[in-house]
Amino acid sequence: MAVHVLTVLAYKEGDRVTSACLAESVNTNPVIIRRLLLALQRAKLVETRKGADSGSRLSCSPARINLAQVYRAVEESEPFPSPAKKPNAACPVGNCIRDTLNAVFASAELALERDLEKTTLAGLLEKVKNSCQHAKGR
Amino acid sequence: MAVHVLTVLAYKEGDRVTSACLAESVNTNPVIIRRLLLALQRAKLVETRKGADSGSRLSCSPARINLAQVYRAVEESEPFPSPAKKPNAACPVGNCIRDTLNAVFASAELALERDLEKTTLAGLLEKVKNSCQHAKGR
DNA sequence: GACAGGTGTAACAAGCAATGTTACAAAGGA
DNA sequence: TCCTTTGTAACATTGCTTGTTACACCTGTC
Repeated sequence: MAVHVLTVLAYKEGDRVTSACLAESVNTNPVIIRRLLLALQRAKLVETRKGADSGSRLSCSPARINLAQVYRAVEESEPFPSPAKKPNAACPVGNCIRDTLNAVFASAELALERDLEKTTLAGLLEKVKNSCQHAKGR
Repeated sequence: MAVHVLTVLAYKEGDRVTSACLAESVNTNPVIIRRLLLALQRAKLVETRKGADSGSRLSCSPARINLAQVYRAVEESEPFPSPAKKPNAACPVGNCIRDTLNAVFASAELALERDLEKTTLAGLLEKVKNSCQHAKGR
C-alpha cells in the first residue's frame, strides 16, 4: 500500500496531495494514509505540511527513491516474526536455534532488499503507465 | 517453527519422533506440529508413519535439505499479501499497479529464496551445536 | 483575529489469520 | 484385541492490521 501511495505522489509530481485524496485512490480511510505517511516522513521520503493548502509530496525525485527504502520505512518489524514464546529450555536445539536463525534470516532479508533496490519509484511509475496504455488499448 | 522442527529431526538423525515429543521441544501443541508435518510431507521433506512405533523423520540427509525448500513448503501464501480490496478504478494508478508490483515482488522473493538456498539443514545444525557449546562454556 | 480545511493522535470496533484446545475416527504393530 | 499415535474437524483464543469516530492543533486566507 505504501508503494501505491508513493506512486500516486510521483504521478502528481510535486503537487501536494491531501490524505483524503490519497485515501480515495487506495480505497481506504484518510487516517490509515496519515499513519502510513508518518512512517514515510520518518524515513524522509515524503514531506507533509499542516494547515491550509496542506498535504504531502515526495521529498525528492522519484528516480532517487527505490523500493528497498520504502520497505525499510514501512516494515519496521521482522518479516520472520520470532514466536515470542520461549522454546523449551530442556530441548538441546531450542535454546540456541533462535540466534542462529536470526543470522540466517537477516542475510535473507538483506538479499531481498538488494533486489528491491533495483526498482526505483520512477521506473515503477513508467511501467505502470505502460501497462495502463496496454489495458486501454485492449 | 518449521525450521525448528526439522532441526530437531536432523538432530535425532533417522530416529522417528512423535508429534508429542516435537511439540514439547517447541513448546506448543501436538496438533500444531501435525499440521506442520502435513505440509512438510507434501514437500517430501519428512516421512511419517502411523500406528504403533510411529512418528516422523527426515526423508533424506539433512545435507540435501536447504531452507528455501522449507520456506516454499510452509509459506504457500505470498509474503507480500495483496490487499484483496480492489483499488479505486477511478485512480489512474490503482488500476494497473497491482500487476506491476506482483512482478517486482516475485523477483524479490526469488532473491530471498536464492539466499536461503545457501543454508542447508546440516549446516544449520552444525552452527546450532557450536553456539550451544559456547553457551555452556560461559 | 476569526475561520476553514487538513494533519496528528488517541480510543475503540471489526476482521482476519495464526495458534491453541478438545475430541474422535482410523491406522497398524504387539 | 488393545494401545499408541496420526489425521482431521470444530471451535476458542490471541494478536495484528485495518477501519471508524472524535478531537485538539496547526497554518494560510479573509
